[in-house]
Amino acid sequence: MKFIEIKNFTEDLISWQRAQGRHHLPWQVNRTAYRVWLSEIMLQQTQVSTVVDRYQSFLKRFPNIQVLAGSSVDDVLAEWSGMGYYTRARNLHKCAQVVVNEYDGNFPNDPLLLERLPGIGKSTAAAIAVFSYGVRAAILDGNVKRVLARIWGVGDDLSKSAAVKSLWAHAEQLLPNKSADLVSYTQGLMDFGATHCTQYQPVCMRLDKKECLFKNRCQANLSNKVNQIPLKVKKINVQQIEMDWWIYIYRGKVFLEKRPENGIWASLWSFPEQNIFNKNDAEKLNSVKHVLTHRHLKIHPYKILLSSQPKKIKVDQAWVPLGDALKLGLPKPVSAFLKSQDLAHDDA
DNA sequence: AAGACGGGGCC
DNA sequence: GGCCCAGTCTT
Repeated sequence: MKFIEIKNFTEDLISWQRAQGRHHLPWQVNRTAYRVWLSEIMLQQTQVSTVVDRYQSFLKRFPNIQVLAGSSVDDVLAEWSGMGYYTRARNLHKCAQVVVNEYDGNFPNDPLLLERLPGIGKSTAAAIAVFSYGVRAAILDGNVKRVLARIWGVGDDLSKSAAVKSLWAHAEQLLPNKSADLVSYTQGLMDFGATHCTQYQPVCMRLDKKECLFKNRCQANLSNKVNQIPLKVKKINVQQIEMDWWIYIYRGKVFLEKRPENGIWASLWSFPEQNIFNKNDAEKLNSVKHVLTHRHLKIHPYKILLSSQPKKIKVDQAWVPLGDALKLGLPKPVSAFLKSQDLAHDDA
């Protein structure tokens, strides 16, 4: 892919960011490496509006990397509960321990070293290096791919790794030379993609007075292809999945077990998917639908009020007081289900 | 190179 | 219903 020269792209983006970019997001003030790192992990595949509150809550619970490293992974998953992509939480915990044990609690500033840490890939490593240490490195997230692809008119299929690879090379070329500009530039790419060059209704397609500063240079705009860029051909294969939940209640406690370490909702607490106590007096409750990006779940809950508590249970199984269950690391549909039911009343 | 991995928001 | 979001890791 050949990239033409877009005049003054980098310097104009920097000026734009300083005048019209975002400057008051929680992780933009007091940019310590710990705060920057946490925000970058939370923001992976997750929108800013979702992260803001969860970020503040997480920082309150784990104010620094030593506290995080010294906590149990279960406590971290509990705080992460409902945010999805739970590998992020497990890697976050692992990464904190590595940084404390091998780096004396201080993140390295070299993007290549950062990239070796659990949960930190190329783009996140660059973001941490830029925002925490002012190191020169290029990011390439969803926003940046869209901005670069449109302005340079890249109509290639971005679900192909070759196309993304060429965008990476281009992103490196565009970096400003002055280190004092790195933060504004990097933040500018994100801000411009998130607020102007958006997926739906980018400013160039709106009827209001706002104008895109690149409208006369953007190849997608000049050729009327803004709606077709970026292009992704690959379709998500959505599986329809049916799942049973066996909800055992005994004296104000609910039986939960920890899910396997691999697969969906790994290491989170949930209801058994089989009738492990072999009871035949279950009440079938209304089924629950839960939509994930690549799976549509239809869940069939069966409720059983036990008259005695089974003696033998395994590790990673537990009778949890109903009032405490919501404090565990739970998948979204499990916490939603628990909140919607009055199980304590049934058991009275 | 392709799939797995959550949940929310927008069309 | 499909697609995307401050992506990374595994196969």
